[in-house]
Amino acid sequence: MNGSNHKIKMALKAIPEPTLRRLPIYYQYLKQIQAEKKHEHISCTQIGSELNILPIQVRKDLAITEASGKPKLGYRVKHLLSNIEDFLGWNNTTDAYLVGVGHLGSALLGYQGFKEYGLNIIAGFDSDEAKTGIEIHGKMVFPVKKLPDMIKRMGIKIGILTVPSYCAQDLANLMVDAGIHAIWNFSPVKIMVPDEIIVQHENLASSLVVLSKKLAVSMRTDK
Amino acid sequence: MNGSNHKIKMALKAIPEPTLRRLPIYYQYLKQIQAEKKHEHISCTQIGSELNILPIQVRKDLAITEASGKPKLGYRVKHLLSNIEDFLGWNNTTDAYLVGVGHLGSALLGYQGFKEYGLNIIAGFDSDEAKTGIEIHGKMVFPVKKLPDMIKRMGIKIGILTVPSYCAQDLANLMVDAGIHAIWNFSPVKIMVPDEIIVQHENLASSLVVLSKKLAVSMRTDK
DNA sequence: TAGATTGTTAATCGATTAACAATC
DNA sequence: TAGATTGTTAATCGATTAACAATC
Repeated sequence: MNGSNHKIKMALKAIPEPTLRRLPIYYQYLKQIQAEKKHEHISCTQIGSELNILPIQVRKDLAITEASGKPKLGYRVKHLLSNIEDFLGWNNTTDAYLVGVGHLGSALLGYQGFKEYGLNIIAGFDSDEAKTGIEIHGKMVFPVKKLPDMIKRMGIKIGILTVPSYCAQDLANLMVDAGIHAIWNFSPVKIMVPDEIIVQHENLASSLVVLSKKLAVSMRTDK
Repeated sequence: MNGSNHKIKMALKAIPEPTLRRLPIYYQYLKQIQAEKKHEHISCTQIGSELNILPIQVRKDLAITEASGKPKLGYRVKHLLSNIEDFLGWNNTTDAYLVGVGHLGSALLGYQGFKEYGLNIIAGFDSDEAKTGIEIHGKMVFPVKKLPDMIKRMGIKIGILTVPSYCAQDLANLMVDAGIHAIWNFSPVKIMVPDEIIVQHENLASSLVVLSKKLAVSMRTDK
């Protein structure tokens, strides 16, 4: 089976979401290993014991990126890194707009890490005129009334939503109508969009619930 | 089976994490319904169709909180809300410290929503002296060297980590040594802690990967 | 009563884990 | 060679979904 065949097969059978979520974790760890320059190769056993993931799971995940290793030796760190980059499309970046330049929005505007993961936030938008016309962390902030036009003109596909609950749905509608394909939603409400639009809801309440339930259980068991 | 028996059984068999993550979503939706004051009751069918979740799954999830409804009528909105609150322990709040008062840390310090979810961030800490000794969003910021003492003195169990990658592990160690039980980690690196410590890693790279893969697939299928 | 909905038990599905031959 | 590790196929486990009787 050649490479492009493999890619087609991979695109057809959906990749498990847990695997997708683990790949960046391997990547970050492998970057560290590479920086240390101690070993050219690494095994699933090593990766797994360091990250608290079963070796077999690491192997399964890496296999999805077309990585291949040598028995006894392991995988070449350099190759793993570039396999993950290729697989996740981190080589070519996608442009995005961010809507709502409050505390969280400003923090995300300034976060340098996204570029590494193929995301380039090219501008911010806000309805508060006091915040527009200036740069925040080197990113220009425009009034929200310019958003639809600019989405169309630039062909922007990803919108990042960091606005208060009460206006989240309205701004989602605005972006969808302007032709956005995906919304990364940091507002604390679930937004309704047409089926073909992709929404990734970053729900801090959900995460907090998982954390505090685990904490409650652990405090009960260790009496 | 009486109520306390039920609680013991629930505590023993682990609650599925997906269920835990959905409960706050139901809660937020039910709050809206309650505010509208149109209906006293609601069915799983309604909740499901609104949130794009299968009714049977909604019913299974709600059953875990001991909720009970009436055939044909549905559940009382008021009761569902208080069941979820009770189940998730949102009635009594837990205190937490936040470490790293940068952009993201400040945003979280000022986020009012946590209180509703039983989390009370009582103070921030930073190693930059220019940021300490002042209040941010009404929360006092202390120098990080006071952190261990204050964790011990106040018996703080939850630490929120919003620091740059390079010092995340050090500060995690500091908190663990001081006796913290759980760390909510917003830094972009995986931190290593003893087995008994709970870590919830908020990984934006993972979420972004899921979003962009879905986007890539959708753009490929609708040619 | 008729029928929508609950609550419960069973079937399905997909991700994780185990087993094992191939190989460096 | 011996043994650690890969790659692949099979078994397990847990969450989702389906089926259906009970009931308001």
